[in-house]
Amino acid sequence: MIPDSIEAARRLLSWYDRHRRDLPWRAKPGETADPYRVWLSEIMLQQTTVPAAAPYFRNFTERWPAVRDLADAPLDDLLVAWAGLGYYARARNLHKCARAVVDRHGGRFPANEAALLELPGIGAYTAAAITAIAFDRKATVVDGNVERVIARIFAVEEPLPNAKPSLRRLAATLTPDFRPGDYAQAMMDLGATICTPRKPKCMLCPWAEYCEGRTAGIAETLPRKVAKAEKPTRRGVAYWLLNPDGSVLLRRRAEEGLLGGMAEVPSTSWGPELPGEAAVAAQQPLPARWRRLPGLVRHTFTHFHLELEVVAGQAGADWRLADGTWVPVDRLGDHALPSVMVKVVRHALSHA
DNA sequence: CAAGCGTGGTC
DNA sequence: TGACCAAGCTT
Repeated sequence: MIPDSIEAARRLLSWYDRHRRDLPWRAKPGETADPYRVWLSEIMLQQTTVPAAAPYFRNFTERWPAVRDLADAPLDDLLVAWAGLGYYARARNLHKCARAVVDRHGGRFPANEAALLELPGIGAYTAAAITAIAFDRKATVVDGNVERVIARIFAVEEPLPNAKPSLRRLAATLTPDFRPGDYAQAMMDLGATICTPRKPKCMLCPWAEYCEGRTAGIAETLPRKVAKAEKPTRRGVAYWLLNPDGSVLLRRRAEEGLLGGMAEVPSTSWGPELPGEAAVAAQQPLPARWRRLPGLVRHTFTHFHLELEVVAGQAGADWRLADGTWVPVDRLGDHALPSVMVKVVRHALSHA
């Protein structure tokens, strides 16, 4: 158990000072944090690893150095820049949030949790993180790392997500009044580098002697989680359609839902079974003779597996009638293609 | 409020 | 190699 939460916080901060990681969005010691950069990094890091987010962060801050720049940019420019990072609602909310900060707050992020929570794309975790890291005000930051650290320190055996309220309460009892920003980052760094999901490095942990999970020999098994449902497989056929200029037909997906607002190679609907010839003909973007390309494009989303067969066709004189945009192959990079569609494009180019 | 929402890395 | 995982939010 933790006999003295102030002493525990001091120990964690001492460890943090010695092992602070140099990350692209992190202010150097003594520097003042930029709320815009803190916000942008926190949105990018939602359910996303540091190595995946880092190049996107560099690109965004170079193109849009301040929140006003982001607010003034067209949404489509953000979507193209976000393509490949996933969870595209984040990019749409990023734009909404930038506009809200400009319109409602004069271009400055509000310095309190409640006001931050009102902004699009900012939930409990992100509001607390910005409060602590950008403004150095006390806030209890609870992300997946913190949940793991707290579950182990207090040997919480109740499975997630039920345990969330308890873990939050326990985390709050440890949050000190001093160095709020450093403490928040220290907790997350501890989870990311020492108190890792597998093979935690307890020998290096500044809190090892407090850790009830370690004492009980169950630290590595925590936090417990309820088993997730198995992912179903959905199947469809994608249409690789060229016009007489050699341009490819792309469409824009609906603004809401899966891959909302992103570009796609047109396809049949995705169902349990691969669509037959009749369905392929019924849903084709233009009448064409379709040639089946060998192999399948496989992709896994959060909640289902996808298998796409790709068919190639040549549009005739009526190609202008197609619903969508004709894009020269060497300009496909200008469009907001999610990773699954990049796979389809690569598949088509290598087999067609 | 459970379910929907991406992707690339890891073991 | 397939399941699991990562600095969650929205509806």
